[in-house]
Amino acid sequence: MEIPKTYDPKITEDKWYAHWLKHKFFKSTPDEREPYTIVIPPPNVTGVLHMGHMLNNTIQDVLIRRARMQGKNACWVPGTDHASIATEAKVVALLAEKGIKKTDLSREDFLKHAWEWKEKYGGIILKQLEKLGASCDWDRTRFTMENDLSEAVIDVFIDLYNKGHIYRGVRMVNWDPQGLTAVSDEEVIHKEVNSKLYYVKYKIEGSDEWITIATTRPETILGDTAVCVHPDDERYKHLNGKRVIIPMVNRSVPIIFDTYIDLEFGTGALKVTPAHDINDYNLGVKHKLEVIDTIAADGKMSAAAQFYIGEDRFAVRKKIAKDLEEMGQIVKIEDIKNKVGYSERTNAVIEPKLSMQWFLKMDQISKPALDNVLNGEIKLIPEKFVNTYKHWMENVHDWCISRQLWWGQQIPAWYDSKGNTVVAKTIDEAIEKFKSQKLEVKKEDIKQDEDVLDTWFSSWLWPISVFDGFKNPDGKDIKYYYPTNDLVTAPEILFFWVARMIIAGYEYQGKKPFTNVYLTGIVRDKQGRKMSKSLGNSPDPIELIEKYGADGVRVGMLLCSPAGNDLPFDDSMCEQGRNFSNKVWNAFRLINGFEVSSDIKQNDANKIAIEWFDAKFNEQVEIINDLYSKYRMSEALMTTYKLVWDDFCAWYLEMIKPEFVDGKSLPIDKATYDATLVFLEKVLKVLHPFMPFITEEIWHLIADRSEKDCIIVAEWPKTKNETADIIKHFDVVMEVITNIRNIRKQKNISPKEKLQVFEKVNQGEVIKTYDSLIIKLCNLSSFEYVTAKVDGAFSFVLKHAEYYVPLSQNIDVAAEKERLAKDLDYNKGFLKSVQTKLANEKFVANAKPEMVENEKKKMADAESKIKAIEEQLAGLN
RNA sequence: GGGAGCUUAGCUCAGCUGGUUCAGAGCACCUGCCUUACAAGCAGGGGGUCACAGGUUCGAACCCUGUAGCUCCCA
Repeated sequence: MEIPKTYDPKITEDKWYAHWLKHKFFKSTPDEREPYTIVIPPPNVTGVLHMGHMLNNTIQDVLIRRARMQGKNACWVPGTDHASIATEAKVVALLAEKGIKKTDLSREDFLKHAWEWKEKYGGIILKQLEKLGASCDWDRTRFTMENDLSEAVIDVFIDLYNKGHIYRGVRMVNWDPQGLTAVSDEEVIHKEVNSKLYYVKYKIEGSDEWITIATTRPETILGDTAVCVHPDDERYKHLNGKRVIIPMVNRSVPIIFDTYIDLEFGTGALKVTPAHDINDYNLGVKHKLEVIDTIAADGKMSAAAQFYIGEDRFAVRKKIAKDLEEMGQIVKIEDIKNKVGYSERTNAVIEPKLSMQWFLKMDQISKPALDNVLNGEIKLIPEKFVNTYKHWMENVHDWCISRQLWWGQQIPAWYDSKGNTVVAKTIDEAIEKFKSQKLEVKKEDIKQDEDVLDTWFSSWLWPISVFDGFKNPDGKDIKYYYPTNDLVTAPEILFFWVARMIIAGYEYQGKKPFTNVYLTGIVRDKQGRKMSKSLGNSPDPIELIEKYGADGVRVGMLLCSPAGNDLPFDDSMCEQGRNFSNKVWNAFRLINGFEVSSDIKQNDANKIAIEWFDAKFNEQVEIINDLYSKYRMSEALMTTYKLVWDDFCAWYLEMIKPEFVDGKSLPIDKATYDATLVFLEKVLKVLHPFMPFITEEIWHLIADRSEKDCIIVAEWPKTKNETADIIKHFDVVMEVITNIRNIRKQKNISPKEKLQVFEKVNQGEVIKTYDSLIIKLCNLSSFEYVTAKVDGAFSFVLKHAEYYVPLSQNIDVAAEKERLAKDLDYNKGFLKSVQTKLANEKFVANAKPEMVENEKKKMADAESKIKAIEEQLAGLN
């Protein structure tokens, strides 16, 4: 069979993915093995795969695949999130295209459209994950709004309400005037923008005096109910007890005094609009100010504003500035930068707004979640996030959990015609509750709360609800898989989601939901910008996979993404991954092309090579295992990469590769061939979590295997905890080889020309074991030992010996002298530094004894090397 | 404004409890090779005042203090 020179992922990826599915290798059911569980951070149903998902899910897949090979019962649960705001916005937009307004539809009809949308588009992202090679147990796919999960959400709401953790009240919330809903603090993104600071003068009532305030939001002037100054501010002390007239609306409001005021900002006088700013609101509560809500839910001026009614707040900002200017009440306008809150979902400017909402009290319920991260029961990786987490948890605010949307779990609160409230699962239960409170109600008078719950109020239950922990608390699944092992997610949702899952975990299972939280970085573009749809700077992952292969993309991404570090993405990273795939492919091609002969006896070089790689492999896999245990994924990959490329391909295969004679490759002995195949299998196994497809392909090409004998379920190589001497010896051998190659290169000698090399051992015993390898890898005609130096030869000196390479060309004595002199200088400098150290009484007295011993050894080595160089120099004269 | 963290080669990052002339890896770059596994390759090579300034120590990339720049979180 002709095997192509380059690896083609297209012919392997779909084939093996289908094969894995067919044999149910991703499937997990509880058994007696140790479980290893990951629940996917459920992507939004609205989502299409972006680079963040790629990184995230590649890491999860690597962890899951390795655990599977280690013989654990690996279970990766996939699913999607209903994403209230985002999905509702999509559906509204889609309906708008058809000329349908949401307000024209009943709730039921709207939800019908939404479900249709979900069925049609909701699964795209999971399909895309298959291309990446994600080995999720697809039979376990869940959706945060399917019946069982929704029921859990409702039950939890009722339970928390009954425990007194949930309350309803009027609070200032972050209002999204586009999504027409409240959003939580965490869903507000603060951005620095260029704004104008308007200095507006207000007339002091009953006087000719004016007071100038500074504001970035003049449109809220119409809702002002006070002007506030600092009690220590000399400029305004005389205004105590005075009132000012709000322009246009001509309302008389008090001047109040509060230390909250920043004396430096603007004029030191602040207009107070309790309805439209959280700080003003707090001032208002403190000073018992009137609240005038001048901006309606849609961001337009309300009737209470009296002017500009029905016009958008930003249009009004310009208009009122102009009108005030004409009235002569604008003192000046300055350009400033300030921070403005934007809705994470719709990107609309958030309007602080007073409204009736449901809240979850966080202070008590979050306690175990804080403690168990601080005490290490749950680990955040990298650790630096513990500080951030602590800070947030210690200053946590009550969570606004109601959203003015239809897509989501409707709040199970019921109101009678008089405004009495009960919380119950069904209307019938609600009637019972009203009755038990001695309230006579008729079914038709009872109305359910219109709002739905925040999406995170459902996804915080995810690690429990995907295993039916609410529906079936004693079920096999929840008992077996919970707590899960690792959670892989982005640091931006540490509070949105991770912290809240931990809270829910302790509240409803009395146990942590997971042990390790691996926080990935954010994928950015080359200019450091976050990848986003609006910027159009995110490459299409599917196109990348087409171009570089899934394995190449996986490797490319992981190579440069340590935990918690942002990843500046560039296509060339995938190129490195693709090149690596090809390297692996060609290692296979070489081995596959060997002609094997049982008649040939294994030579010493091969024997030694095998012994060495066996030790090297063992050593490196130990390191790789250790890196995995510390979740240092990119380092585990880099170590694997070097094990394959450098140790296996560049060294081992070159050592055992049969010689090429008379236009024909010689055969390889059977023993060496067999050992090499075993090594290849082992190497493929270690590679498999990172490169699932190519490893599976080669696994099947190198042997006749049964359908079920797949690398995906092969056993992770076992290691011994020992370092063989052979590795140390080899380091010296490699140095010798590099030096000889160097001379060849410098003297411009063809690699085909055979050279002679002589070794003069100065120190330690003569080890001839590796000679045959040196001869082979350097293409030598002979490698011999001498006791005296060889005249007229090129040479180099290592720690223990001198090496001579006689060449037909004449030695450039001057150049050679210069080179040696340089070498001598270096070694003398080294010796001096060691001697100085040893001469330092304080060093000898204070340093650890082995440190001193080591220095002495260094001194001896340096001295012998210097002697050797000096002899050579003398020989050149 | 409050808090956390970062700054090591052109880029992305290692560098564990200070200790080898400790300054390292991969990529990129330069030079020479189309050597029948791989040019998506091979063999070599050049790159760094470890942000800056002090201090502690026999010894500092590592510990301490200050300065500058960047990032994130909270308000």
